[in-house]
Amino acid sequence: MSDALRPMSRSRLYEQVLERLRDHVIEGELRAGDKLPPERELAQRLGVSRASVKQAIVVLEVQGFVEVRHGGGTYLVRDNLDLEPVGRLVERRRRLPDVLEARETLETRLAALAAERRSEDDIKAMDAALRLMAEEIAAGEPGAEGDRRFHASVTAAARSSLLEEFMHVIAEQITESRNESLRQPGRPHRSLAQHQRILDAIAAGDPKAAAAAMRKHVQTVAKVRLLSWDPEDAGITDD
Amino acid sequence: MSDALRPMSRSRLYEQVLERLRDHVIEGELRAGDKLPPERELAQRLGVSRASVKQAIVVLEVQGFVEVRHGGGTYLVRDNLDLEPVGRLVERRRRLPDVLEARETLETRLAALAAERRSEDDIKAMDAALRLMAEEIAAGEPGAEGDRRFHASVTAAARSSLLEEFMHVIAEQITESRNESLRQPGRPHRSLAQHQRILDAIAAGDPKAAAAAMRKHVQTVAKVRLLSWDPEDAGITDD
DNA sequence: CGGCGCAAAGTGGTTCAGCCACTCGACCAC
DNA sequence: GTGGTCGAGTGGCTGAACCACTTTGCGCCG
Repeated sequence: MSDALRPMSRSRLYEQVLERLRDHVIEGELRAGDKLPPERELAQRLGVSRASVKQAIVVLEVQGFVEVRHGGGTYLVRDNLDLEPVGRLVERRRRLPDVLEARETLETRLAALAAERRSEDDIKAMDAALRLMAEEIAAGEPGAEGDRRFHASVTAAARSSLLEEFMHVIAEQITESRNESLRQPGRPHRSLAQHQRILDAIAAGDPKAAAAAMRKHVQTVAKVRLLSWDPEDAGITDD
Repeated sequence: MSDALRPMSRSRLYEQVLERLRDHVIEGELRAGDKLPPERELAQRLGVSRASVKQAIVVLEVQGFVEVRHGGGTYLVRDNLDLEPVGRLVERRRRLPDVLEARETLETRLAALAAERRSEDDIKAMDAALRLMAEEIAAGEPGAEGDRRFHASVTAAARSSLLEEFMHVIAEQITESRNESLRQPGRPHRSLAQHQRILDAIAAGDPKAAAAAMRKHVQTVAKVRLLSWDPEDAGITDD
């Protein structure tokens, strides 16, 4: 029983209400414009207080799923209450191939943009990150923090808030990949060298070279990571 | 006076509480990890009920701004409570260059992946979308719906749920771009031809050609869109 | 009959008082 | 030290109540 002692987090009541509401909308085949049952009725049928129902409805409201009309009822804005637009991204972790694929797509482009738009300060930040990574490696550590900062500074240099947001979404999973990759014998040193090549291309203002160097780097990480991956559904590109 | 006299929608106490909390965090220079005042104290100091305070805190919780520990207090996860992490994407829809840049990045990759992974059904879906678009154009319409379906079917064929989610995030803005672009004289027909080339490359299983065709197509749309753009900050790539 | 007005019902908004459940630190017993 | 107990602090949730706004429908009047 390794993870038998897992976190044990009791979910808030409003979260369970949220779940039930989603089910209700699906099973009742409710569509946009349809009216939800009154709060009082929901509270009674679900066996919770009206305050808890309201907390759930407030959540749905700020997420744009329902429109609440004072004195007039609560109405569906979409055909379901599932977190499609953005929230689901935070939920369904575990889709590793997807993550690595997204990472390659995003970081390759970010590297190219960085090569075009980087300022002197950006270059300094990247350089500082690499020096930190070198120090970490010299101290026998994997160099994960320097690695992280390097990629962060490249992302910042690209000046693309949307792509940056997308990177934030998968940041956590990338951290896992990074740590696992850097534990491989000899990886830290080679990774540092790859970073240096990326930095050189960006400093030289060469988008194509920067993209190529970044692509190679990310693919290397992906390979390490995927070796220990259960290929329930195959299909990672390798260019 | 259609809806001239409509505003006046004060109410929503929890929204005001939210506002006050944001101010408090900023003015108090609270940082990630800091503890928020107890709910009871907040309720008293703001002159509202604890229930309203809780509604606001639930909102902050689902948006990932705070971590609520039962019996242990409420803690900041970020340095502020402004909608930066994800909500901003939905909010500030004025970063057009960013959107077009993200679209190019994503759709180019999606086209390449689609060329590798598409099934026969995917091809049929794309083909059907193009035929619909042709019909729309023949009927004198811009062909926006066929356009939309084509891109959707390419995205679906790429079999990458994360990239697909990212596309959803910018879907609305892309729709605007599409509509404006297709209103240009002669655009619908040329756009259809570009789509056909993309489809051919995908059907042929040629990732590079598919990516190239898609890139050209998206860049064309971007140019039309950017002509009417106020370049407060320039900087769109053109490869 | 048809429109108008108004009261009642329906429904969301908010409050209040209270109790339960969990955390954390202090203190005590071993 | 280790572990237990206890109490203060704090979040979780409830139920009843009242207010505010919308909708409904009935009855009155023209």
